[in-house]
Amino acid sequence: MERKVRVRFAPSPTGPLHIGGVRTALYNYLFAKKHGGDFLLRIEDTDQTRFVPGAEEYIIEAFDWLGIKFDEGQGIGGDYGPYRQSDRKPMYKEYADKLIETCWAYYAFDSPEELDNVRKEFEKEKKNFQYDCNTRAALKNSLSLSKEETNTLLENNTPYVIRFKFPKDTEIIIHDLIRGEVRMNSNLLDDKVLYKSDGMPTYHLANIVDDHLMKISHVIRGEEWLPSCPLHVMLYKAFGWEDTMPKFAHLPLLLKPEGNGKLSKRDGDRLGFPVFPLEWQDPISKETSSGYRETGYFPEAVINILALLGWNSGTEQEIFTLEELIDIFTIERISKSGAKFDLEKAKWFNHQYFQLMPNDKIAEEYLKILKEKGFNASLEFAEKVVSLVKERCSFVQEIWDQSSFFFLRPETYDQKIIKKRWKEDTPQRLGEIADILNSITDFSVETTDQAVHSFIEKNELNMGQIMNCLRLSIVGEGKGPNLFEIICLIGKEETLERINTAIETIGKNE
RNA sequence: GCCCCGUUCGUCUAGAGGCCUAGGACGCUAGAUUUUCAUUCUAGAAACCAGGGGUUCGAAUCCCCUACGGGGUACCA
Repeated sequence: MERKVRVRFAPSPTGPLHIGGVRTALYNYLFAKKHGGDFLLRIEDTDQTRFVPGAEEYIIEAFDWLGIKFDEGQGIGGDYGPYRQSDRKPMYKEYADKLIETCWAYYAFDSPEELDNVRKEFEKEKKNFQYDCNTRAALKNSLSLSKEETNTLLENNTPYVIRFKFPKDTEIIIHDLIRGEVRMNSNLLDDKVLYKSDGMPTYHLANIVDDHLMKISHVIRGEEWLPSCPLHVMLYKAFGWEDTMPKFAHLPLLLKPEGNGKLSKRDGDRLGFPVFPLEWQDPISKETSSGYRETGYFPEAVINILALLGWNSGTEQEIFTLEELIDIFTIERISKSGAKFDLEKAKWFNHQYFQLMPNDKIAEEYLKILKEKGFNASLEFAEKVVSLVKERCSFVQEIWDQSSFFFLRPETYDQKIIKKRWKEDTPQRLGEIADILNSITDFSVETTDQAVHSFIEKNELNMGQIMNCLRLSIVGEGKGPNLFEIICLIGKEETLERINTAIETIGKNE
């Protein structure tokens, strides 16, 4: 009796994939895998005017990066293809005709201009126009016209659309897996266009026909579809497909971090976080939008972030692998209200994954950044640097900020530290330390550490006084990892030169 | 305007009538660790559960109203 779980992600290739769309896909994927079902990708490109070249490829690449695999669909294959609606174009007419035959739909010949005028007329009277059971009798369609008139128009190739004929006084009940029962009265619903004058179906028709033909068991989609769900339910009824109608689940929307409204591309750019999985360049305006991948987020982190934005496991665990998510995911635990994206928490998630990443992997990426900056280093050296500064970073890109002193001598010295720590006898003390370091043949963290410490003890000096100034001369600032780790990595020669430069520079030109 | 959905710390959320003087996480503050900064650890502040009415011995949890937020209202998806 129970049908095999088959769910789909059905984006429209009108641009890069929005992060909210990624979350929708993720929930579909988790649900499918949890139940041993299929997850398919269907491209909904019925609006030819909004087609954006490259968008389809972008979508496929994005999921590839995220590690979310489709079982079938566009670019993958499968038994229910084609999976691009424009390639399925010829079949939709047949279904639209079927609805005309059974009187669930009708031809409408009103031109867009005519409808515009009607709308304006209504507005004048402060009323709202809707093409529905109350107004259709007064408009130009196969319901108001005689059979002969309709046929003549059809024979003359008059442009027409096919509209759904909503029955009067019918209560439509939707059983939403997240929201429970949602009721709507058919009198308030308008006769949506199912088939456009350009020979393409609208979303509503194509969606229902394809979901049926592709044996979709559950429709998990954004909340923006809830208002048109009654139409979809009625379409299943009209086609006589009620017994295999998928179950619906309408997801809450992703909201912008501050203020109100849906998360949009603009917000990301303004607030400094990506709204798209991958970087995207608009083919026409050439404007680029940042992506999670390019910003340094790990796919695992993005999945983790998205999974917890509108869903929770009911436990206190927050870091999940994809496998764990599949295991624990349930639609029942999806929340009903919209979720605001939180940049700080997103960074924290990435930080967690960053710490788990092996040093050599990070070092490889780090070497690329170094190369861009004009530095060549061995993988071994890069790996050591990474191991020293990794825990204070959330992204590979941050490694440089924490480690530039390994490659660049300080050009300036932090004035605050100078003021606080640089005393009259500091140059002399540093000179003595330089001599001691110079005398060490086995230049290691242990030997240098011990040498400097015993020097401080022997002269009864203050630890902070010496160490901070020594750090200042090496790094130029009062921060960074263990000083002896640093001097050993840059080597004796470099260390001594930096100390000498500091002695000569600091306090001289003020 | 009309229709639909929603409303617990700043944010993501736990909570399915008594376990709630509302728990966790991010962020924030303080302390500890450190030669320093960061990390880490510990502690703390932070929601009269949108407001108002009911129902009940008892409500964040059930019902109603209001407010606010969101979505929809295209030959877009």
